[in-house]
Amino acid sequence: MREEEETEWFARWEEQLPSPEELTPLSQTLITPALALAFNIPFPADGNPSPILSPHHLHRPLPPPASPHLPPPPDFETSDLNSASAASGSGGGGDEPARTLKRPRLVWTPQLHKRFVDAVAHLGIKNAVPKTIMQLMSVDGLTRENVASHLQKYRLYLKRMQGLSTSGVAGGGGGAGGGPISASDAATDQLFASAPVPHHFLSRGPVAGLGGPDPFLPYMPVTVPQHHQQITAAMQQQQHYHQRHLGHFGSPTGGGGFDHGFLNRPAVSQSGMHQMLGAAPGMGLMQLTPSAAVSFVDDLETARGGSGERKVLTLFPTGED
DNA sequence: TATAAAATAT
DNA sequence: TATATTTTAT
Repeated sequence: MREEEETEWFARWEEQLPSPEELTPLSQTLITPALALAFNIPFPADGNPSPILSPHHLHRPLPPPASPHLPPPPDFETSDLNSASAASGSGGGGDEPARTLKRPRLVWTPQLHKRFVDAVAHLGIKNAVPKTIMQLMSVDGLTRENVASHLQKYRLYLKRMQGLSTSGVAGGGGGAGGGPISASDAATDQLFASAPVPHHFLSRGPVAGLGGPDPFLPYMPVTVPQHHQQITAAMQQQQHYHQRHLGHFGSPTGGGGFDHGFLNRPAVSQSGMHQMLGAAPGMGLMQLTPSAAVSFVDDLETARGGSGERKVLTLFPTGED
């Protein structure tokens, strides 16, 4: 049966992942000989494939913010250029790249955004501030700035939506309207479209005169769930590099999965194609940590609960602490 | 080269 | 913290 296959696949997901050794050398080969020389980085003499390199691949895979209580899963090798060069050999000298540690650009995948929206939805506009959202998302590696930036964009998006819905709003109350829909909106639209936007968001933020909490706020435990595994930003990055264009993941539970229209690009034809081909031929299709997948699936599936509703939304466990 | 998204600064 | 600006990736 299909379920068996999926179970099988799910059990062997790990075997399909590249071993740490596979990953570490990869970061090494990302440095071109010329570049290595330029930075006094000793280059491995025993052959260096380095077939395909792109400027943007030079990023560090994972910044080690290491939350105090959020130990990163061992299955994820935190290899960075620094350690890579060090492992390469004794170089003599120095630790030059340590100072140039810049966080790689965070890519907001639909999944990550989903979590973001859920957090905002449950916090309510009132408490939906970067800090709180970040904590609720409990995504390792995710910074407050990341959330703030995304939140900004998200608000803009909501505003846009409002404007479209209530175009004829007289009086200065709204003010959301106005801006014509730019081409950028379309792009952001599809990104944000991956996550359901709580209707009360569009309706009206904090209802004036109604200081009470949102009806959607049965609980507001502003605590950082520690049990549920954390999705690391690094994971997102990995996916980003290896299969960003594939966009979605299979549906482990067969419940339909949580893939959204991320692939539904209007014209992905050739542009997207050649990039896909150039990605990673041997790479399987799923690098997502199983637990993470389970979490997301669990959230969505549980929320829908075709056979019976049990929790409205279980992104977060019963808050404690 | 232009556009879009994220990071950073204010 | 929110917004504006700048930088970076696509």
